[in-house]
Amino acid sequence: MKKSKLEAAETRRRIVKSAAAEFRRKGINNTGLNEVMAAAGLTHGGFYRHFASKDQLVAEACAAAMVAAEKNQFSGCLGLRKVGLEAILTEYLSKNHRDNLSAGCVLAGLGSELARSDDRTRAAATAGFLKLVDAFAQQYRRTKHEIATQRALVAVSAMIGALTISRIVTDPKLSAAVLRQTKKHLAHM
Amino acid sequence: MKKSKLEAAETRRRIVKSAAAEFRRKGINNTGLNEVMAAAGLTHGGFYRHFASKDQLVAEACAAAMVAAEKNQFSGCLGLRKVGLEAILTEYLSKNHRDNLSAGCVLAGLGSELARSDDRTRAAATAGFLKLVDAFAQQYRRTKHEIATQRALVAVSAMIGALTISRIVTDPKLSAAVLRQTKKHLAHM
DNA sequence: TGTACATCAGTGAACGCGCGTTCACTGATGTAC
DNA sequence: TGTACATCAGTGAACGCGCGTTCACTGATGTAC
Repeated sequence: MKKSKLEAAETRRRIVKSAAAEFRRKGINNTGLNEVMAAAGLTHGGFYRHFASKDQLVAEACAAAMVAAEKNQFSGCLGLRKVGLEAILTEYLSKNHRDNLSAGCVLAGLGSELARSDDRTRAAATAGFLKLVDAFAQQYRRTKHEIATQRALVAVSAMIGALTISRIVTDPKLSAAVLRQTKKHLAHM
Repeated sequence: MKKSKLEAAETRRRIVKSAAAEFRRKGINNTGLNEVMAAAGLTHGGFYRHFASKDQLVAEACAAAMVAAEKNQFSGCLGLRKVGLEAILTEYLSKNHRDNLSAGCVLAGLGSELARSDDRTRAAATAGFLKLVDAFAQQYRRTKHEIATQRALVAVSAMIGALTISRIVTDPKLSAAVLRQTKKHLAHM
């Protein structure tokens, strides 16, 4: 049943992609490798032909999800295609993003789990965070680069916090208010 | 070996307190009931004399930690004793709070896990969040109550996001910058 | 107030399940001649 | 170009461990008379 090198590489990519979605949907610790492999259309036994451990997959899935976010592959995460501060805020702080865990921002979806992850995973998250900060900073035209970056640091952190809270809170009105007020505030920052 | 009702009630409180600390330190999913019971100085077998399930303990521990935060039992969490917006921000966004997971704010420490928890736990988190928002809103003197609450909603979310990011990030300078810039921004909000 | 019995907090062993990891095996792919 | 052999992606079963939960038991507490 050996597959060609091309197919194997494609399989590997599929596993990482499935993992990125499943981890975000159910949390890293609550997602078994069998679930990830099943989501990729495989049995769990073949996992170790591609990865040395679950930790390695976590790091790669996290990195891949951040790259996807940067490319705005899905509207749920911080996007560059729709240009403009307003558009980014509207997208990121939307109910759609809030309710679409599996395709949303990794930093918000896995935040507290990432804080306890190993160095490789946290390094991937850090790199992704910086990319988002840079992208956001570019929205502040006519602002000195350094100042823009400082503002973006605050804004992106605030967005992540607001999205996280909006997912925790049991009152739909409160959840919506957190998103709305944060958007409003960051738009005039 | 039966203990008096008074002792039993005290034991129960001790279990909840240990759970609140252990969950925050290692995450809910990574903390076993045996660890919680050991931290409370007990063997794990007696757990079900006090609680129906781990989920129930999670909800109670979360509620207890939020009450403790409200009372400013520990400096790591949003405090009312030291009055003033500046003092609250300095405390919450400190390196000390960042590095003291087990006594810190539940919403930042367990954020993404809470978002996937059951209704009871999320309701406890919601109640705690609202208490923090109210406390924060009171710092905006000479501001209409409604406006103050809206601002506080944003500020508390932003604080939680910043603290979470500061714990994820691998670069110490970046971590400090997130805390510093967020504090600076919220102080002039 | 004292005695006999029921209650039940806490112990320690056990159960059952899920999950990360390993392994023997299969058969298509890739390679050496 | 064809043939023989080595490689290795993927399968499915198994292992071992940890964890949530249960249970028989102990002996101090609480209660009924």
